[in-house]
Amino acid sequence: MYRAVIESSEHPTADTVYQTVRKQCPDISLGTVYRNLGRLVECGAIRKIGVSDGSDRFDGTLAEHYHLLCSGCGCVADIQLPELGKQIRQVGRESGLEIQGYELIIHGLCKDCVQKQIKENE
Amino acid sequence: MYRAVIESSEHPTADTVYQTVRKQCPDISLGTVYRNLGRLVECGAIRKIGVSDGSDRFDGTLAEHYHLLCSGCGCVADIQLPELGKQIRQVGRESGLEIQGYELIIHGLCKDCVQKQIKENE
DNA sequence: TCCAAAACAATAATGATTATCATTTCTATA
DNA sequence: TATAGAAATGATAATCATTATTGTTTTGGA
Repeated sequence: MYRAVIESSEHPTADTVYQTVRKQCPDISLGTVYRNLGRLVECGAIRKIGVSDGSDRFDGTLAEHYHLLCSGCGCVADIQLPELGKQIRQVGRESGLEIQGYELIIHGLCKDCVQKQIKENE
Repeated sequence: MYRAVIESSEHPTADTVYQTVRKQCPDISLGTVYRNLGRLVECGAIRKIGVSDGSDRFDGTLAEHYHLLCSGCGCVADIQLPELGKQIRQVGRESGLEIQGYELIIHGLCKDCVQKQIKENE
């Protein structure tokens, strides 16, 4: 039920999920959304993207990938970096660390905003 | 003045800096610490490490490196991943993005906590 | 049907950070 | 040296996302 919401939308924040779900269940509370999103994260159905300077976002795509947070339009774009996980695990092995997880957030402009900027400068 | 504090300590939070500076200037306010740390970040003298599930931390080392946030003792260890910046810039070029910055936080156990764990299991 | 456990809505609490505002401290120039 | 204007500061309030609490409602099994 929530899963559909999350997988359909693009990296929504808890509040965005709340607004969406409210269309179907107008009496749902924000606390319930947080609680259930937390549960879905806990059981591995979705993933939480911790953005340090903003609200956390949720992602239904479990395959390894990273995120670009666009400072132009605020969207979150997927980024493929197939070697990163391998590299981090290797550093962990070499340095005697235990890697439990990692999050990479790239800040910048998405493809559309870059295009927009180019047009403005013409 | 602040710089010394920051460079001496190990990735302190704003509050840690506040506690440290208070020993010299007992009347300084937390707001001033935040303000001046922000200024130092703005002019590039130090760097802010945005930890999504906790307080931000500040780092006087400007050379490219990343961080492991230890879930055992709460310390922050430096991690070298010399290829990461290059890879991100390459992806940016290939995908038509403008990269403005990026932050990688690794969660896990530091060397000491791994050792501690091994001893406990003996 | 009944009862315990789980889920819920509403709201309060928390914690880090930022904004506000009145006051103090610099700074440069006459 | 005096002084006006700018910048910095301390104290405190405000903000924002998230979590905790509490009392009520729903649910599923005996």
